[in-house]
Amino acid sequence: MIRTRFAPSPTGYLHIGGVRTALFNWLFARQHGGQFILRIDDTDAQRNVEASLAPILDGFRWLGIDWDEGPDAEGDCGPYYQSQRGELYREAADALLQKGLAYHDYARPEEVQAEREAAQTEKRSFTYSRRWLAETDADRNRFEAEGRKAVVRLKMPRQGVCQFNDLVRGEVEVAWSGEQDHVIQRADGSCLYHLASVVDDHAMRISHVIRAEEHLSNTPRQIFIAQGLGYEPPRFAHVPFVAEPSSKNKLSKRKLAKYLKDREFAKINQHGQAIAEKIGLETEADSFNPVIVDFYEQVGYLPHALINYLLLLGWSLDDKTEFFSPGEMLQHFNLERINRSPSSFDPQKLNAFQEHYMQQVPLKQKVAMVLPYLQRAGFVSQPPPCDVGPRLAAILEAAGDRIKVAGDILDHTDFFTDTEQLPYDEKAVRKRLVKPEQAITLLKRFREDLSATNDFTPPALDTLLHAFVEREEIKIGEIIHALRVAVTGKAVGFGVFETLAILGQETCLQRIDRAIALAAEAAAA
RNA sequence: GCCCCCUUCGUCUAGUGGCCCAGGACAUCGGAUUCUCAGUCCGAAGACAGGGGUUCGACUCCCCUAGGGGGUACCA
Repeated sequence: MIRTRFAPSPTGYLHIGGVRTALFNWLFARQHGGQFILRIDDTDAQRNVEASLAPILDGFRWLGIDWDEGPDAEGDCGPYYQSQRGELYREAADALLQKGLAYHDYARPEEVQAEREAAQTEKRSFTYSRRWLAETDADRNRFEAEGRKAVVRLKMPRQGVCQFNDLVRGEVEVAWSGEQDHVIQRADGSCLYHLASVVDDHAMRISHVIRAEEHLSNTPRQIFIAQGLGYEPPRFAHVPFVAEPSSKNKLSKRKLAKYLKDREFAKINQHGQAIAEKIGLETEADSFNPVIVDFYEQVGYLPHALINYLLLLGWSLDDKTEFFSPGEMLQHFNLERINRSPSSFDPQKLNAFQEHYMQQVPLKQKVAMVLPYLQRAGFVSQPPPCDVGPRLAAILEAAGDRIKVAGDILDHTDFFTDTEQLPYDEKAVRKRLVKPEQAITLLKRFREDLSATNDFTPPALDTLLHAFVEREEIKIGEIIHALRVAVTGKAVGFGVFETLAILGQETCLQRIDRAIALAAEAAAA
């Protein structure tokens, strides 16, 4: 049975790089009919683990990455919180001690540090002297009489090589002599990460450890622990980390300020912030930004777009295939084709995937995606009036590809605003209504046609305007832009005929009247 | 310092000795289309880190250098 795991710390947010690692684990397990386990790495136990974990679980749920065992999914390998598994780790430390593979060490931290620094100045690799190693009761008593406290250290081999086959990197060989006698248990009895991780992976029957490459150099000591405990070590696959936009540095949520200097990154951030503001979302810079999954959920991305983008960040099927349905991902994903070098996070390309998938979303579903944004921004009541569905469908149809993320609907709220309330863009009014000499005259004349017609459908309006243009012997550009500004307040927007039709005859006439008045005011000023 | 890993267009990548004077995608820049914007279509520009080998032949194999990254914690 293939079993993989992801072990997030309850930090309060789900990081892009973490999701990518989790995705690989999940895909690998699922395609083999295996299981995916979520284990909570809360050994630094802060008080409100639940609260800090919630956004992470929500993120996974949103993305459709489900887990067989973990929080809210009890299995027979629990508990799934490392803070509740201390007893297991202590037993393991004792077992290692018993076998002579670990020892009590009475060194003070600064004493080890001094040795380390000495090695560095002499430009040789550091090997602990084991001066404060205690294997007999006599030693222990002597050190304790000095007021020293013991930690448990691994007694690493000092010759030979550790060899393992990494599913991404291939054969890896490391000399044991370069490994340290790492501490696995503190004086207070609490245990450290490496021990915990090995014990849990074994207890949870993890078959494949797929994790970020910063753990590559931790692997030998984990193999040592596993073997010492008599475990069969899992298979390892070290995937390169996700790097910053246009750089090879590891992506980190701490360096947000730096990423914001990247123009494209800043643009996407700004776009999201604008949407968040309109829906009244409280945002904090360190938890709402394009490095955090929640950002994309809030702004209205499609989870599958993110997943597809992340899939291709460090993995590819061939030289052509870009789009993968969930089924295709499951079918084609493999560890062998994961790249060995880090790939940088490019939010622009993520957007390209989003736009592609957004174009495929059926109208009805788009309506459902967009509605909550209008409600949260106060343009549509909750529950919505019954005519909102068809109306929204018409708007979205007219919008075409202009709505790239669900929150973009908030750029087109002029359909929901009362005429008296409608904001008019000053520049647009000047350019399209005030400056062109004929604009107002033409608009007034075309208003007559509009009020006279009784067919307010886009094709009919199209015919109406073209007839007008012919009669007046003008070019269409001389009226159509003025018309758009008059009814929407803006210089850019959807097709004019669709816009008019959605607004309806009465509203159009009102808005034209208001625009004419406004233009007159502006001209007089 | 020491150990380990990585290095093809700006970015994601294809490429496992001849199919490659290097292919695709995003971005960029032109052009076409439409009432603006978005989109769509067509086109252009753009890379094998450097140096040595090996070979009839190297992006592909070996060595060195450089650059980048990770680890080196009583962090995870």
